[in-house]
Amino acid sequence: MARKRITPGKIRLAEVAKLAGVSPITASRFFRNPDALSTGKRARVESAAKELGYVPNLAARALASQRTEVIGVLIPSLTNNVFADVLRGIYDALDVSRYSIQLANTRYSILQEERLLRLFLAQKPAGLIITGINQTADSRRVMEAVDCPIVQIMEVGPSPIDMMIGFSHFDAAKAAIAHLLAQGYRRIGFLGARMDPRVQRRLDGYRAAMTEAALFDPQLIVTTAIPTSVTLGGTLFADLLAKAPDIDAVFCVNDDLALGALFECKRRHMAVPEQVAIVGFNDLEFMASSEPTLSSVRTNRYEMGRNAAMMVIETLEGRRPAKPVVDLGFSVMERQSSARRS
Amino acid sequence: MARKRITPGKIRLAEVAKLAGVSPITASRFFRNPDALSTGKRARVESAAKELGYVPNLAARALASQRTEVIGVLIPSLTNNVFADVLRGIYDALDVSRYSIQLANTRYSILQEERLLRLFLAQKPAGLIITGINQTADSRRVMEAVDCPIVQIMEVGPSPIDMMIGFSHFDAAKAAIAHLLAQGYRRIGFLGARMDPRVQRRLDGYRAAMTEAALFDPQLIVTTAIPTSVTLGGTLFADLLAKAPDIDAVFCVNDDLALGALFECKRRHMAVPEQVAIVGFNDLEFMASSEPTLSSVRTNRYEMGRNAAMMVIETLEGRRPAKPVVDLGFSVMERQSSARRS
DNA sequence: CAATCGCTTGGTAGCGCTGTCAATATCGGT
DNA sequence: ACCGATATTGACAGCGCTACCAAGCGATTG
Repeated sequence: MARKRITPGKIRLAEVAKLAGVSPITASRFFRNPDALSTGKRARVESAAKELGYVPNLAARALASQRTEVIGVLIPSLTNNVFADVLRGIYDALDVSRYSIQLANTRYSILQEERLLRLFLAQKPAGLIITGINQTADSRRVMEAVDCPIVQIMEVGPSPIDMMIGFSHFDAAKAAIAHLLAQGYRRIGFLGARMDPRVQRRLDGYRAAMTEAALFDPQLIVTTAIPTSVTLGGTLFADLLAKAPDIDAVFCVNDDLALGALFECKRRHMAVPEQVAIVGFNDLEFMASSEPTLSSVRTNRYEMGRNAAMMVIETLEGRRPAKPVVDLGFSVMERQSSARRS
Repeated sequence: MARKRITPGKIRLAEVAKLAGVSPITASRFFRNPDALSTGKRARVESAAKELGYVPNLAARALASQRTEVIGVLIPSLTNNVFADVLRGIYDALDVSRYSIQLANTRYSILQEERLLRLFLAQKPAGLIITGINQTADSRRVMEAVDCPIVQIMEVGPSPIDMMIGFSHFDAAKAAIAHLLAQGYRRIGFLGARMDPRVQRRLDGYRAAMTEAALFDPQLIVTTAIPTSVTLGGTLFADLLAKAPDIDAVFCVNDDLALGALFECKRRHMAVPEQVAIVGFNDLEFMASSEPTLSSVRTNRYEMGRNAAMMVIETLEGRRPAKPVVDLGFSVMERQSSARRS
């Protein structure tokens, strides 16, 4: 027959309970809901746990309680600075909580995302944070069926699965173009890389703004599916100049491209903004200290991550946020690179 | 008495075994070591699992087997691009394995690191990847006592806890200075931010190279505990110029500082490299496409993460790497910003 | 003073899986 | 055809914790 597998030295809840002179279940309660204990027992369990250096076995807890204290986070990229900021917000919010994070990288593929989602949900996470609003139909179905708080981040849109926090990429891009128009620029080019759904919506915003101003021209648009980089910014800018040598400004879907465009201008001895204005997107730290300083659209990435995590926690603790959809907005940072045309 | 808590619809291993016509333990073996089954049963269990959409319960597995398939990763920062690359390598290597990742952020504090380490180890991780070689004495003790593969990453040094992969920051910095000296520069400034142990060793390398060349001068060194940024690079460079207006080159401990220094030069209309040469560290992507292109010390961050994860996996699978300490080296990328003095 | 209420506490069994060893099937060699 | 060795398979109990219900207890109420 099977023999006992008792590990001798290990501190289990039973040991703590024994030392504290209470039943295991009471000790268990101490760790999950201390307020349910009388003051005396609470103190006894606390000191017993400390004395023995007790650490709960999460696997046993998860098995017995049929739930975990893990919040799943699905993001499309680990290298993109934008997500690093979001992640930092999430980690900061969850650091002081009982919850931990399970991170997965979808690599901008909604099929990969669906696979990871199923993997996550099978382990009964306490909550879920997922990027964007473009999930597969199956992914949506799975998420709607599951009973845990879910926050979609990075953008806002109609019909949230559960909760949502972000901003309108369409409006943000449109505002950036409006700024350029207001500064007197007319032939405004568009540089786009990767072309994921959010970048696509920035392109839509650009198109809307240009069309409204009766300045739209497809020749002004240069896009590629290649992942973004500073180098690529230079290449795309060169492509744009070849297609439309008469541009007086360029809107880049992110700051890396904008920086690349700036360097390309320097290489060609084109003055910024005198000959070409440049506006980026995201307002990464370096935009404010380049020469010239670069205009950009500031987005609240850290807050987005932080609030998303907090929304999950609040829901788990029964204090569901009043507003399930939060628009964090954006602001156009007007700097030297898009100074008024003289 | 307590009542049954059987969840009706749920697919457990027992269901799969029943459908396949084998015992639960055989089905269990299929998921852990398929080769141990006969061809027929293997196929039967496989199709049964597929038909039922069975997903193993990781908590039950962890509880029963007394171990997890989680590899803990401790890094000091989420925003630093350097760690993003390392992480990408780790995730890529582990994506195709059975192991998952538990990530924690030490925020450059070894006390925080020790706390997180205890938290991790209490959950019996399959392996551990930890940044650097400067752990607290208690952390070291705890790690030496535990029986799981541990890889220290980012640098190499004496007395590894278990395994190690990285490069010598001292040598790398020394090589960067040697390059500048060879190009004819003499008054080489040093810009350092954050000053974590690895940056400190880069400073040591700088000092050694300058001392050997009989060019060392403390006035050439500007450091701060403030976290790095492009803006800070500009500020520190300005400080350096105030202290030592006669510098002809500057070595920055990372590329953000180098970029900031470059912008500050442009603002001051100082020609790079004619008036000041600039060399950075890490060789981030943008260094090759700035104007002028910026010299840097290339480090193999992605490979570092990837190999670290692979070393853990190999050890877990009984194929312990032949070399427990791997020096990935570095290379000095010589670009326009440190062209030979004419 | 009995009935009722709310707060604490405990007993029991089970969460879903795997470690251990025994039992059985299979196979090559002589 | 027999033997021992090897490859497969199974039975059982238990991993450490918590859900569920019940019971104890003092306080409150009419």
